[in-house]
Amino acid sequence: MSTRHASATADSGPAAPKTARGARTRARVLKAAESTFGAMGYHRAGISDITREAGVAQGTFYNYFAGKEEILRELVRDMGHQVRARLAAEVVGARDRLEAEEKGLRAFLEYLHENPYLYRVLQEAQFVDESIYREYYEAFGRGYLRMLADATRKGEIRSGNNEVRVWAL
Amino acid sequence: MSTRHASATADSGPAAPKTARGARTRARVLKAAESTFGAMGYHRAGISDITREAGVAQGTFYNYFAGKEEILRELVRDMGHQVRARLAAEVVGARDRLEAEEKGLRAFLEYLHENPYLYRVLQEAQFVDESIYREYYEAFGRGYLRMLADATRKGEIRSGNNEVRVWAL
DNA sequence: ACTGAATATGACACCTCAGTCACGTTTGAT
DNA sequence: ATCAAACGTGACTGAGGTGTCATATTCAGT
Repeated sequence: MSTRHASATADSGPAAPKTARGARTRARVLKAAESTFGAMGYHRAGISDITREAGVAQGTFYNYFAGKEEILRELVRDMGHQVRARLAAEVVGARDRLEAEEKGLRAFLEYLHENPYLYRVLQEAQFVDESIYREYYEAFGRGYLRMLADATRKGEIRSGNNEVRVWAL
Repeated sequence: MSTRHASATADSGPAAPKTARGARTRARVLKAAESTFGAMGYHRAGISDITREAGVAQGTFYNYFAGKEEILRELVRDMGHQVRARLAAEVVGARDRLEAEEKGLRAFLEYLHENPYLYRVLQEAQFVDESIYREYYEAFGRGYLRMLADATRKGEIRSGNNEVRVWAL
C-alpha cells in the first residue's frame, strides 16, 4: 500500500543532504524544478527535463526527492517560505496595521512580479494534489493571523473574529 | 509536422455524425468526458475511463474526437454554449441594464452551483492549452459586449470604452 | 429484402517516462 | 594517506495509457 494519499505531510522521503555538496545539488535541482515546472507546466515537464536543466543525472534526482509529486510539494513549501520571509521583512518597519497592510500588499505584488512562476505552479499544484495547495494557504493564513493578533493586542483594530477577516482577504 | 499547435481552431477532427445514433453516441461520450474530467481531473482521467463511463468501446471515442485534448476543447465549447444560452434566456425579461446585470449574475452563479464541473474543467484547461481557455472567455466577452452595446444604444448607460468595462468584470 | 455507408468493437502495437540499480567518484574525518 | 559514507551516474525496465486497425454490426435509403 505504501504511503499513498494518506497523510503525506512532513516525511521528506530521502534523508536530508549530509554534505555541503549534497545541499548545493539539492538546491540546484529544486531551482531547476521551479523554472521547468513554471515554463513547461507540471505535467509536460519530465524528470529528465529537470535534471537536464540542473545539470545532473536522472538518478541524482531520487537521491533527494521521492518523486515528481514530492518535489512539487517541496517546491511550493520553499516558495511559501520565501514569500512569507519577504513579507515579514518588509512589514517590520511599519507603524500601524494600515501601513503594514499597504507595505505588505505592495511587497507581495512585487514578489509575484519578480517570480511569475509562483502563481502558475501554485495553481497547477491545486490540481495535482489538493493538500499541497491547502498547506500553502494555511501556512499563509497562520502568518496573517499572527499579525492580526498582534494588532489586536496593541489595540489597533477592534477585536473580533480574525479568522473571518483572513478569509475575506 | 501534422496539425500540432498551429491554429487548432475549428477543425473538429473526425467528421460530424451522419446518423441519429451517431449523434447520440457522440453526446454520451461528451457527457462522460464532462463527469470524468470533472471528477478525476483531466490528467488522471484516461480515455478508457471516459469510454467506460459512456458505455462504449475505446475505438468509438476516436470516431468522434481526434484525441484527449480535442475532446477537452469540444467540451469547453459545449459548456460555454450552455452557459451563454442560459444567461441570454434569463436576461430577456429585464427592463434595464441594472436588472439584467442582477439577473444575469444570479443565473450565472446558479448555473455554476448546478454544474460544479464547469469551473474545475475550465481552470484545468487553462494549463492544458491556453487557447482553449482563451477561446472560452473571449466568446463570453463578445456576448457581454453585445449586451453592453445594446444598452448603450438605448441610452441606458453612457457610451465609452465598453471593452474596458468587460475587462473590469 | 438488399446494399453500401456509417458506426461499434476491443485486442494490440507502440511509445513515453517515472523510477531502479550496480557501479564509479568525491567528501571529510581520523 | 586511508577509509567509509555520501554522492553521482546513466543505461535499463516495467507500467500506464494513447491511438490504430481489421472486423463485426447496425443504419437508412431504394
